[in-house]
Amino acid sequence: MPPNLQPVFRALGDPTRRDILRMLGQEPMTIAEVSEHFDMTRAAVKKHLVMLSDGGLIDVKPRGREKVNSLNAAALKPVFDWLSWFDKFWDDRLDALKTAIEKDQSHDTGRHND
Amino acid sequence: MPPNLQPVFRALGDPTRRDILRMLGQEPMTIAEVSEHFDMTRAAVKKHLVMLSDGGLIDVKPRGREKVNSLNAAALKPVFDWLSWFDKFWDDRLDALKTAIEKDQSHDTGRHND
DNA sequence: TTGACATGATACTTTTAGGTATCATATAAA
DNA sequence: TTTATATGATACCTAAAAGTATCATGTCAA
Repeated sequence: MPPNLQPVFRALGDPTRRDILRMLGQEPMTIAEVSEHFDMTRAAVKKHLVMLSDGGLIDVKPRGREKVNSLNAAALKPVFDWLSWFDKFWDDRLDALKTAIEKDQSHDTGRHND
Repeated sequence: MPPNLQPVFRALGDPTRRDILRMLGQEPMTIAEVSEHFDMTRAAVKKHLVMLSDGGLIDVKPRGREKVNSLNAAALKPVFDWLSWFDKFWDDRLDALKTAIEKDQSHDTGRHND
């Protein structure tokens, strides 16, 4: 039931793709715009974008003849959760904060303010 | 001098290695013990352990003719920091908590580079 | 000291990743 | 409509990952 982590971790395993995520965190971009930032062909960038999309890390939306890629940061949460399992090995204050976060996420659906 | 994230993300990109990390989170194990949990040869498991070691995610310590592998969870912190950059896309309370954590960790210079 | 055993090291195979080059298609613009 | 352009798709190349099999080495134990 939990989303399959593998495509997400695999997508994060490449530095170009991590850079792309950061870039899209600044603003949505077309494939051509993303490609301008890298010393590789558009086709290569496109492959990276497909992998990012496979991991659910980006949303792709057509705009005329273009495709606009935007960050879907929510797909990173499962990774964050996976990492949180190891918090018990870190320091106590950090652990306390992370526990609070986890509890916070446990009633994640339809959240509203008290 | 921020640690190079790539070996860490690469190590996390394989499901077998992620499983190994959790196993070692329970207790340190020899190579043979780790291998018992997987349907592959000891040599294959050994390769995974080398990659985990390359990422600094495990410590390997000789004990007689054995090698004991133990989790080094601290090596996951940079990943956590990298992910934290995206918190601004999550909800506000979570962002506040994570900001606190980052401030808590602000000893190490130069986060957010890769 | 001999043998058993845990690990190291190497060579080999197969699959996947990352990349290029090229051509096809759909849309915008003239 | 014609042409330019943004993207899609395919074939291909190279390198790295993931795995096996095999043999060497170091250490414990009888």
